Amino acid sequence: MGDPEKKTALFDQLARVGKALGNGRRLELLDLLAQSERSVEVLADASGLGLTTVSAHLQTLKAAGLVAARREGQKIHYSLAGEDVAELYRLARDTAATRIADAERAAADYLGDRPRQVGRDELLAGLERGEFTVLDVRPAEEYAAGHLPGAIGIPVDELPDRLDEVPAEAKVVAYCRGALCVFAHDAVELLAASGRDAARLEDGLLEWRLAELPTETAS
Amino acid sequence: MGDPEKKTALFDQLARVGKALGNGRRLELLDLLAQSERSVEVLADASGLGLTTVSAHLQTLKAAGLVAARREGQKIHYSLAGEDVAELYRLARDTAATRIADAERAAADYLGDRPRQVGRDELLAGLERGEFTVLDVRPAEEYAAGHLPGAIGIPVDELPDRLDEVPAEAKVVAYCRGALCVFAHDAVELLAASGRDAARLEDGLLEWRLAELPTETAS
DNA sequence: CTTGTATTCCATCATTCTTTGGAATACTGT
DNA sequence: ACAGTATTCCAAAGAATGATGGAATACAAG
Repeated sequence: MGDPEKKTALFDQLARVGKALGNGRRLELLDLLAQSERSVEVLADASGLGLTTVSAHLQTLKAAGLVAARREGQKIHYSLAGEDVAELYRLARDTAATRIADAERAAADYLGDRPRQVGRDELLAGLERGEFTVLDVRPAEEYAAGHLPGAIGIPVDELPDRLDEVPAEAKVVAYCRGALCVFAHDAVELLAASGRDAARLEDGLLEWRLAELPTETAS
Repeated sequence: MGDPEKKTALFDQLARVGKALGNGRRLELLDLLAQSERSVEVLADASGLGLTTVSAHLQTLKAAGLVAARREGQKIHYSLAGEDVAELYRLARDTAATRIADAERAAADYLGDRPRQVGRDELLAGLERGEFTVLDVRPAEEYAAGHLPGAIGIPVDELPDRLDEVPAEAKVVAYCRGALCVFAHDAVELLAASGRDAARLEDGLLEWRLAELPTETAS
C-alpha cells in the first residue's frame, strides 16, 4: 500500500522545487530571467550579487529544473525552463504578497507611494479606442526580448534625457517587469513632473505574457 | 530608484512561501490538507510524523500563509488557506515531476506499475453516456468532505471486504487524492483480480476540484 | 598550442532547519 | 475550580544552506 520510504523519497524530490524557490536571491534571479535570458555575469551585475554566488544559485535552479542553460560562444545564457516556471514564480509571489502581512508591507515599502494605476482590461479597452500611448521603461535588452504591441521603449534611466520622444498630449501608460517592479513608478513620477498625463500599468510584462496576450519582438 | 535593501527584504519575504514548500514533510501535510481539514493529531497519524514535528511544520506553513487554523472545542482544525494554495502546490508538484528526472523516477518507483488509466475528459464523456461507475477509495472523512458526483465511497483498506458493493458488470473508474496517490492503483489491482473491468482516473480529487468541476458533499 | 574569458568547482565558516523530548499553555466538560 | 485533552513552546543536537575567495575547467580566438 505504498512504501513509506519511497513516499518520503518522492516528496523530498518534489520539495526540491520549493527549496529552489525558498531563497530571496534566487527569486530575484528568476524575476530577471522571466524578462529575458542572461549570462551569469550580466545576472551578477543586475542583481548585485557575487559572481560565484550567482553561479551557485543558478546551479540550484537548474537542478530543480527551473532554468535552462544555452551555450553561445564563451557565454552561457540562462533562461526560465518554460512558461510554467514563470507561472509558478508568479503564483508563489502573489500568494506571499496576498497572504503574508509582512510581505505585503515589504512590497508597499519597496514600491513607495502608488502612482495612478491602470488595470489590464482598462488598458486593452483604451487601446482599442487609440486612447493610450504605451511606454516600456525596462532596460533595452528586455524591451528587445519582447514588449507590448506598439509600445515605445525608453529605459527609466534614459527617460529624463528622452522625454521629448513621448508624445506630449497623449495619455501615457508606463509598464515594466511585473507587479513588484519599481521602474514604472519612477517613470510615472517623472512624466507627471513634466506635466504629462501618466499612469502605471498595474502589472507588467510577466503577467501580460502569462495571460497569453500578444507581444511584439521587433522594435 | 528602488532601495536595494528594501528589495532584498521584499524578496526575502516572498521566499517564505518557497521555504515553506521546500520540505518534503510539509508537502505531505499539504497533500493531506488538500483533501480535507484535519487536526494536528490526525495529521501526525496520517503522515507518520511526531506530534511536535507536525505542529512545528504547521506553524511554518501558517507563517507562510499557506494554511489556516480553525478552533472547534479542544481541537484545532488546519486547512489550506485557499484554493490558490492548492493550485500552488499542484503546480510545484507537477513542475518537479515534469522537469526533474529524479523526481519522475521517484514517482514511478513509488506508484509502481501503472494500471490502465482514464483521462478526465474520457471520464466526463463516459459519464454522460452512463458508462462508468465511479469509485472513491480515499478514507471516509475525505470522501465526506467532497467527492465526484455520484461516486461510491469505499476506502481501499475496506475494499476487499466490500467488493460486493461494486456493481459486478460495470466499468469501474477508481480515483483517490491526486496524480501521485497510490490508493487507486491498489484498488484497480484488487478489482481486476476479482475479475472486474477497472481503470484508474489519471488524476484525483485535487485536480478535479482545481479544474472547477462539480463535487458533491452528501453521500 | 597558447592566451584570454566565462563559468564552475572546492573548501570553509557562519547561519538556519529539522527533529525530538519535556514542560507549558489553552480550552473543554463536569 | 479541577481534571483531562489537544496543541504549542522551548532547548538541544545534528544536518543542510548560503556566501565567498581561490583554483580549476571549458571553450574561443588568434
